[in-house]
Amino acid sequence: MARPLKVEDHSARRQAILEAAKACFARKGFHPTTTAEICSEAGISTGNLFHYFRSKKAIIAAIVEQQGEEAKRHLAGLADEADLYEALHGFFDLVLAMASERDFANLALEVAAEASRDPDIGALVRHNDALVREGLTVLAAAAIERRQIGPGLDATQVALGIAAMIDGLFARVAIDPNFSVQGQRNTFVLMLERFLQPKASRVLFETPLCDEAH
Amino acid sequence: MARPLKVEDHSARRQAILEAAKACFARKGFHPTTTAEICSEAGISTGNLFHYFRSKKAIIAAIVEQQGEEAKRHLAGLADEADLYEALHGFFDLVLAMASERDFANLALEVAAEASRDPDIGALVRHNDALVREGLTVLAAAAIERRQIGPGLDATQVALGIAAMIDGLFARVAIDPNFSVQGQRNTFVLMLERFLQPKASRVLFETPLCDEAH
Amino acid sequence: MARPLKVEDHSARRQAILEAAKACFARKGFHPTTTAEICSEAGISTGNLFHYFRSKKAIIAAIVEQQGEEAKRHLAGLADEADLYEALHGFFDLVLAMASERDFANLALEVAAEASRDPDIGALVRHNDALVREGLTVLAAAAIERRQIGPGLDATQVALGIAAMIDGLFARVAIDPNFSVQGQRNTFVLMLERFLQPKASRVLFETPLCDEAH
Amino acid sequence: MARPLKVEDHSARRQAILEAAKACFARKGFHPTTTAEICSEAGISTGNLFHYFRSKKAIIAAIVEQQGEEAKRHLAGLADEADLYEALHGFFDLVLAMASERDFANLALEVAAEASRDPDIGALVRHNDALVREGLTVLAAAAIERRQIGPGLDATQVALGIAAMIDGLFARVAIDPNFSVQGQRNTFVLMLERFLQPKASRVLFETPLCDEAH
DNA sequence: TATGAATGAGGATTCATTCAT
DNA sequence: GATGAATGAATCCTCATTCAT
Repeated sequence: MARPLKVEDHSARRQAILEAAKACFARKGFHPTTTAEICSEAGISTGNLFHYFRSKKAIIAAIVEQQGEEAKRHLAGLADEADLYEALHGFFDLVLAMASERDFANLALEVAAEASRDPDIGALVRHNDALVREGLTVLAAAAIERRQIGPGLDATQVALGIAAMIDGLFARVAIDPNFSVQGQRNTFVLMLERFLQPKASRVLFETPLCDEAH
Repeated sequence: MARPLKVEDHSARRQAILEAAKACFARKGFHPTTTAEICSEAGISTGNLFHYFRSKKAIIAAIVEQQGEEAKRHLAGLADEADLYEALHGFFDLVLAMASERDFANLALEVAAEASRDPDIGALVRHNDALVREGLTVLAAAAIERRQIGPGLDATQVALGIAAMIDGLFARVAIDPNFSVQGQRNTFVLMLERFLQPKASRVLFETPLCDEAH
Repeated sequence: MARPLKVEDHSARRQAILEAAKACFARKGFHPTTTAEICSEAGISTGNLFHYFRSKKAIIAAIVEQQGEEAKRHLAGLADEADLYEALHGFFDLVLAMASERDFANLALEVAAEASRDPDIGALVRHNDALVREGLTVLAAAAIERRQIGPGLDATQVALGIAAMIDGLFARVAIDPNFSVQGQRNTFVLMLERFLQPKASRVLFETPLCDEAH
Repeated sequence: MARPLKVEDHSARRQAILEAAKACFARKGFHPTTTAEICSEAGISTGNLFHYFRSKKAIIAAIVEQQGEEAKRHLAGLADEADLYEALHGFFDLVLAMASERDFANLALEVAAEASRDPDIGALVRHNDALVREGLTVLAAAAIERRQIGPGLDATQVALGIAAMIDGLFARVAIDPNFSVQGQRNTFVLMLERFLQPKASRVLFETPLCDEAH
């Protein structure tokens, strides 16, 4: 173990440490997790961690940054959809899938908590958050223009509402261990659809919005 | 320096410590806050705190318990409303008011994070959460029976949806320092109303759900 | 051990820690000495030290500051002498006495070394050094004016020379374990007297400066 | 990557490491300097250092040994002088020149400090010191015998006095950043000449020792 | 009860040294 | 020989908690 690690190897090791840290943070939270635990989870020695990350805080920063990259990637993939309501719906589905992993939800909560106390982490998280909301806003604006979602909301409100639903979803997973994303998927999808009121909701058939009005 | 404090004095001091702790936790989080900081904020000596709370953890437990009491009180007040949709709406309004205090939202986030790592705190938080959802479920069930909210949702789904919206709201406050509860109140109310589809939504007048259908 | 320590007690404890630290630093140097060693030497627990000193560095800073106070006190006592050459001589004698304690000399060396790497300590040491040289300069100037020391030197030179002799003396003690201050006292006194050329040197009788001139 | 280096290459690299280490030690001191810093300064990898020196301590040992060699060489060159007072004076001049490099003085201080805590380094330093004092003693003895320096001092005292002056000089450089060896050269030369009282001091003409006696 | 000094386990981080390549 | 990743003991400092007064 001496020749300079090939770049892939270095990244792979770094990523392995990040995965170990994510597991630990999801389990115990950022502050209560010791660097020794992360090292042990990653199968490396206590000192070696610091070849890959300047500090414990740098680990959480890297995690947040990766989450940002991932979010960017996901959003980028949606812009090409013809039906932008479907695009928003697709994003929401994606998030529902991610939220089904309890570790992922716990980590999200932990990151949010850390963001509210450490200004540097806070800046990163807010950056990601702004990124997602901007992405959603762009989609929403186009959807509104094409009348693919109902009236009564401007693009910013749509983005905010979806963001809040997503946060709420993660919170439910993190707080309630009996909560099952799959079991409650319909409730959240319904909440989204009723909020956005697309011309033709997938759920509409079962729950017509205006049936009683007749 | 030996006279037993009168009960009120004892409770008052205890409550003062709780308030101090809440302020600190909202500011820095549970783990990074030291007991010394809490004592300093409460204007007592470091040792004295432990006459009122067995441990640091007992403080957060007491905070969570008080939040539970408060939630119970709020919910109890709603059962008498004639229009149960209005009752649900009123609860939501109450929460919106609480969420406008950033400290309160930060504390909620912190409590949630701690709950996800400490099983004892977790149990208390889940207890509170169950309490609130049960309260909401009862209200929702009655509202559904009286057809005060629209069809397509069962009582549990209503409760879950409202809980998620509330969590989402708190998350927005905690994450985004530019977020203004008052400024975005409409978006959240709209989300609630579209979700519940009451016969006559307060917002409906301005943004009729089915206007285009005619 | 709980009532606030009386101020004397606090100072006494603080001083005890300083003495312990001085002993350790003299023995092993500043960096190689662990705070645990200091605590053990002082008979306190590892954490308690930090009630008295913010950091390890603060300990050395306090030591240097005390040395400054002491120097000031010594110099102040000399200004009243009628014969200012005697005053300078007296100061030198004082230093000779201090230098006979090997620990003292080792500590001085250690402080000087630390000063050359830590700018904060450096500033303190230079402040003390300036203090001493100023004190010596004032004495020297008066002595020169009264012709109590010989011509050929200005006051600054006198001060510098004495300071260098003192440093050299300490260095000798610290470096050479066979060196005995008492045994070599005469050499140093002679060096001083020949340097200052007072009208009547105490050593002159045995070692007339100009005997060969006759 | 396996060919044995030619001897010169090996020594050259070794010497390069020593120079790098000296620069680092002068800057930061022995303990605070990391082997990684030395390697970086020397332009080699962290592991490679240990092919040339068994340990970090071995580096300082080598530095001290080289200083000893150098001192020996300098002293050897002086024995041939006809006027042994001039020889002593020349040695002092040499030292004045070396002391003008602040790095050199810092290193000397650092070495002295390390010697006082590490017995092995201490032994080496004391060996060098003895060497120099012996060299000086021999010169002084011859000078006394030839009456090239004044009476009142035996050879050992002369050696000790010169050694102390040199130490004092180095200490002045290391402690006082405003101190200029060139600016204060005269003071130190005067101290030496008055101490040794040669028949014809270079400085004597300007500052006759016995002018007042007439 | 109130005080705050004392305790000491624990945690992040550093760094000399090793060793596989 | 050269490399630099890996090791893990060691260090400074923090902090919840105790307890003598």
